[in-house]
Amino acid sequence: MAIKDQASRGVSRQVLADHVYEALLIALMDGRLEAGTPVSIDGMARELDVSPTPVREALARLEATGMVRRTALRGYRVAPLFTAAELADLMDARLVIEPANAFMACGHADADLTDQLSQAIEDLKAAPRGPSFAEFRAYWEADERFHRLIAEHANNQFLLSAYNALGGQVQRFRFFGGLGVTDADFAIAEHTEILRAFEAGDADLARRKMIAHIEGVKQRSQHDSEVHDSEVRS
Amino acid sequence: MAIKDQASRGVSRQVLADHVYEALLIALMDGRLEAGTPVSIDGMARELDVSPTPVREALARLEATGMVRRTALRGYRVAPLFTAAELADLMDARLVIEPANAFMACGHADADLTDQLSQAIEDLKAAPRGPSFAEFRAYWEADERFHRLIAEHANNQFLLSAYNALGGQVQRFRFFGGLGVTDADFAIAEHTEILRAFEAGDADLARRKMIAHIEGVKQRSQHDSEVHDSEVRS
DNA sequence: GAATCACATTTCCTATAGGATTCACCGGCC
DNA sequence: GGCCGGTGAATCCTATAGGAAATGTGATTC
Repeated sequence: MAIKDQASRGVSRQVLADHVYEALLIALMDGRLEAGTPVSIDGMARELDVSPTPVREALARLEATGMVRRTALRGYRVAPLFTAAELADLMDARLVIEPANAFMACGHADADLTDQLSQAIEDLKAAPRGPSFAEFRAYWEADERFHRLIAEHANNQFLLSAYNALGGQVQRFRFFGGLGVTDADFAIAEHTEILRAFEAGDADLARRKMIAHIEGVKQRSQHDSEVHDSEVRS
Repeated sequence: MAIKDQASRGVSRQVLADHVYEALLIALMDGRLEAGTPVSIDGMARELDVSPTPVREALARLEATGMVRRTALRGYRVAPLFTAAELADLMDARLVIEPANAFMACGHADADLTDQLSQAIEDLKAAPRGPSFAEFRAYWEADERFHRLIAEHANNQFLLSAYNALGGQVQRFRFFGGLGVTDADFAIAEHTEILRAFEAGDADLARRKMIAHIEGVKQRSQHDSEVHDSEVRS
C-alpha cells in the first residue's frame, strides 16, 4: 500500500510487481541482499508490505537476469558473487559482443548519438568516485549508459538481447561495491577515443577502440580483484 | 542411496508453473498460439485447469525469452512473427556469438564432445523433414543440440547466456513452421565440416567453418522467406 | 451517419487462506 | 560421540475471492 501510494502517479501506470522488481534490484545492488542469502517470498512480502503474489512474479522476472537462482519447492536465493575468473569470463564475453555493437552502431551514428555519448562521458567525469553506494551509482549509471547507447544503436534487437543477457554488469557493480571507482581516468580516456571514432564515422576504428577499452577494463579489474582479495583476507 | 536417488539426480519435483511453462512453449511452437493473439491469464488457467497464479508465473518467465510481450494492466500477447529483415538480424547476431563459441569450445574439446556432436549430425540425417510440427521438431532439436553443445563447451557462462538470449531460435522455428526443412543437406555438410575442425583441434578453422555455416543458413533462409511470402500471398 | 456516453462483461491485479514440503532443532539410540 | 527419527515452525505452492481497470456493446444525441 505504502509503495503503491508512493509512486503510482506516473504517466504510465505501474503495477505492484514492477515496484517490487525495482525494490529488489536496488536491494541487490545496494548490498543489503548479500550473495548466497535466501530471498523468502513471504518474508519479502511482509517487508515490502505487499502480498506474496507480486513478489513471486517479480522474482520470476529477476531469475532471467541471473541475479537470483531458483530451486523448485526451495525458493530463491541471491546468486553467488563473481570470482576473479568469472569476471574475466564476463570481459571475454563483452569482447565478443560489444566490439560488434560498436562496429554496427557506427553505421547508424548521427549527431544525436554522438551528443548523447558525449554527455555520458561528461557525466562520467562529473560523477563522484567514493566507495559508498550512493556515490558509486552515478558513475556506474553513466558508464552503463555509454555502452547501452552503443548497443541500442547497433539496430539489432538480438544483439541487444545478448548485451542485456550480460546483465552481470550489475553484479560487477556488486563485486566492487566495497571498493569504489579506481580506474575512472583510464575509462574516461578510452570512452573518449571511442567517441572520436564515432564522430569520424570510422566503424573499424570504433571496433578496435572498444576492444582496447574492454581489455583495459579486464586487466584493471583483475588487479583490483587481487587488492580486494587481500583486503578481505586481512 | 536409493532414497536419495531422486534428489541426487537433480530431478526435483516439478511444480505446476513448470508444467504451464512447458505447455505454453509447446503451444507456441506448435502454432496453436498464433502471433499477435492475446494470451489471457484467466483463460489459460481455465484451459489448463489450474489457478491463475502458476500461469502468471510461467508467463513472467516466458516474457524474458521474447516469445510473449506484456503490457501492464492489459496482459500478455504472443510476440509478432519475424520479418525477413529480422531473420537476417538474428543471423547477424549469431555470426557475432557462435563463431566465438566455436573458437573457444575447440580449446576444451575432447572425445566426448566430438562424439556428441557426431551423434547430433547423425540424428540430423535421420530426422524426417516433413512440414508437420511433429516431424520438424526432431530435426530442429538435433540442430539446436549441435549448436548448444558448442556453446556450452565454450566454458563461459556469459557467452552461454548470450546464446540463450538468442532464443529466437524457437521463433525461427515458428517462422518456418509451415514450410518444413528445405536445406538439410547443406546444413548436414556444414555441420560435418565444423566437426572435422573440432576433431583436428583447429580452433581457427572451427570459427571459420561456423561463420560459413551461419552465412549459409542466412542466405538460404532469405530465399525461403521469399518463397514463403509468395505462398502466403497466393 | 458519426460521435459519445452508460453499462455489462471480461480480464488483470492483489490479497488471503490452507495444504504440502522443507528446514531446524532436539531427544533417543547404537 | 555420532547417527537417526520425530516434532514444530517457516516456507513454498496453489486455489479462491473481490476490487480495479480495460474492452465491447448498444442506445442516445448532434
